[in-house]
Amino acid sequence: MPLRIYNTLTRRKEEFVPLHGNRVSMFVCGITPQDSAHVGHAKTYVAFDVVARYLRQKGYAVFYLQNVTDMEDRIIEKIEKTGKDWRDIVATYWREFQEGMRALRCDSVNLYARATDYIPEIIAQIQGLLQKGFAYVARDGSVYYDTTKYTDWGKLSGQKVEELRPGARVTPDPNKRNPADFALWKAQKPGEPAWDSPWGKGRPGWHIEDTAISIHHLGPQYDLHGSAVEHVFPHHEAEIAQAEAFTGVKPFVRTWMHTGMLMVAGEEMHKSLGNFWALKDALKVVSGDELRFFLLNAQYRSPINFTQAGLEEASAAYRRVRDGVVNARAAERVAPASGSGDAGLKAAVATARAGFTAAMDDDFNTREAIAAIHDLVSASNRALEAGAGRAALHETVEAFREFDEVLSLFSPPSADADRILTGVLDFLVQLREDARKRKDFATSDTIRTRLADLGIVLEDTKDGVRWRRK
RNA sequence: GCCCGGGUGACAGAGCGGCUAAUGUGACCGCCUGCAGAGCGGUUUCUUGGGGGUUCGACUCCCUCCCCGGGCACCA
Repeated sequence: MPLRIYNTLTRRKEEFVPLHGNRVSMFVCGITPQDSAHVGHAKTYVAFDVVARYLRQKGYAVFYLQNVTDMEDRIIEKIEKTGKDWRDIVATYWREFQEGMRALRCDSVNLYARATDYIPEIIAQIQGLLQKGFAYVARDGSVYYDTTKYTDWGKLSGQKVEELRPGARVTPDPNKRNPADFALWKAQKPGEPAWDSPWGKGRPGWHIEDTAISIHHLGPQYDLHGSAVEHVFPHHEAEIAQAEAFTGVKPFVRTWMHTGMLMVAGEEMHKSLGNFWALKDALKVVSGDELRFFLLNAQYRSPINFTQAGLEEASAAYRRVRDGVVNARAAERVAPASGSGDAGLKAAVATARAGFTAAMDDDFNTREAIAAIHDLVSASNRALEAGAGRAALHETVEAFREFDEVLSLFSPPSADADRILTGVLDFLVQLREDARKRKDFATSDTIRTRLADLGIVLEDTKDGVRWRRK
C-alpha cells in the first residue's frame, strides 16, 4: 500500500513519491535556543522523528536536516535582558534541548545546521535575489524581499495580500516598501552581534537561513518540509518565495507537512498566559516515554490539549502496552514448543501488522497505529493465559519490535544493562520463590517490597513470577 | 473581516459513501490469587454540533448556520 501524506500546498492527502529513487530529503524548522524548549517543541519533533523512522523502515534512505536559529531577534532580546554573550545563551538552551530530545528518544536527525555557520551561503542567496530583482537594499543597510515581484505569494496559506491586515499582531517595519516585505538581512544596531556583508555589518533575517541551509544541503528542490502550523504564514510562504525566486525551480518543496498546536487546558500555550510548560518541567511529571506516548496518541495534525488528566490517561495506556510487550518477551524465554493459544495469537499478529501499516501509510496516523498495538497486546495477554508456544510468541515479540522501530516507545535503553538487570532479578525472584514454598511470606514480601521501592514490580502468575519496571 | 483545521460515547480519540461506529482511560461486576499486582471475561456510554441537499444508502460528499483552535506579516 502506498504512503499518503497530507500536503498543505495542495490541501489533500497525496501518494508520497520521492524525487530521487528511494532517497528522501526532509527539512524541519528547528528551534531558536533563547529559552527552555517547551512541550509544543516536543510535539513537533516527536512527530517528525516518527516520520523519519517510518520512512526508513519502509526502505527509504532519509536525510533529515534540522536548522538551529542561533541568531535572531529573540536572542538579541535575551542579550539585552541578561547581559550574557549570545554564544553562552545558545549553548545553554541548546544543551537543554538536546537533553529533552534524548529523553523523548528523538534521535533521527542527521544534521543540525546552525544559521551562523552558513553566513556565506546566506549572503550568496541574498545577492542572487538582489540581482534577479526580488530584493532591495533599504537606507539603513538592511535588505528586504520585495513581495510584489513574486506572483505566487500566498499559494501555501491561501492568503491574498490585499485581504491581510497589516500589523494585526506585529508593528510593520518602517523601512519596508510594503508591509508584506520581509527582511533578508538586518543591519546592525549598536552593540548587536554582526557579520560582514556587501551591505555592511548585519545579520540574517529569520526566513533566509532555512532556504540557504536547505538548498545548500538538499538542493533546489526536495521532498519534505515540516514544521508546526503556525509557521505556514508567513515563514513558509517566505521560504517558498525566496527559494523559487532564487533557483527558478518550482515547487521548492514537494510536500509541506504541518503539525497541530499543543494547547494547555484549551488555550494556546504562552508565557504571558502563565501556562507555559517547559519540556524539562514536564519531564519531572512524566517520563520521556510516557510523554512521547501521550504526544503520539493523536494524529500529528490534530491539536493536543496538555492536561494532567490527559497525561495520566496516557501513562496508564502506555504502561499497559509496555507491560504487555515486556510480558510477551519474558514468556518467550520460558515458553514450551507450542500452546493452545498459538493459532489465535498468530492471526492477531498478522492483523496487527496490517493495521499498523495501514494506519501509518494513512498520513502517519499514530493514534490508529497504537490502536493496532493495543489489539495485539490484548491478544498476547490472552494467549499468555491460554498457554502460548515459543514460535507464536517469537512472532509477537518480533512484531512489537517492528512497531517500536517506528514509534520508539518501549525498547530497553541499553541491551547490556538490561541483560545484567535480568540476571540479578532472576536470582532474587528465585530466592523469593524458595521462601514462598516454605510459606516464609515475611521474607518473600520483604523481597517484593524492597524491589518495589527500587521501581521493580514483581507479579505472581500461574506460569511463574514476572517482573517489570514500575 | 479573510485564510486554514476541527466539532464522534463520562473523558481522550480513530473511522470519512454501505457489516453490531476502532482503540484507550474511567467506573462497576466476576475469574485468577497466601497477600498484592497485573491480566482475563463481562457490563457501562455515542445515530456522529444545528438545519437543508445529493444518493438505493452519509459520521463520511455539497450548501448554510452555530461553536472551538490556529494564522493574518520575526512563535515548534
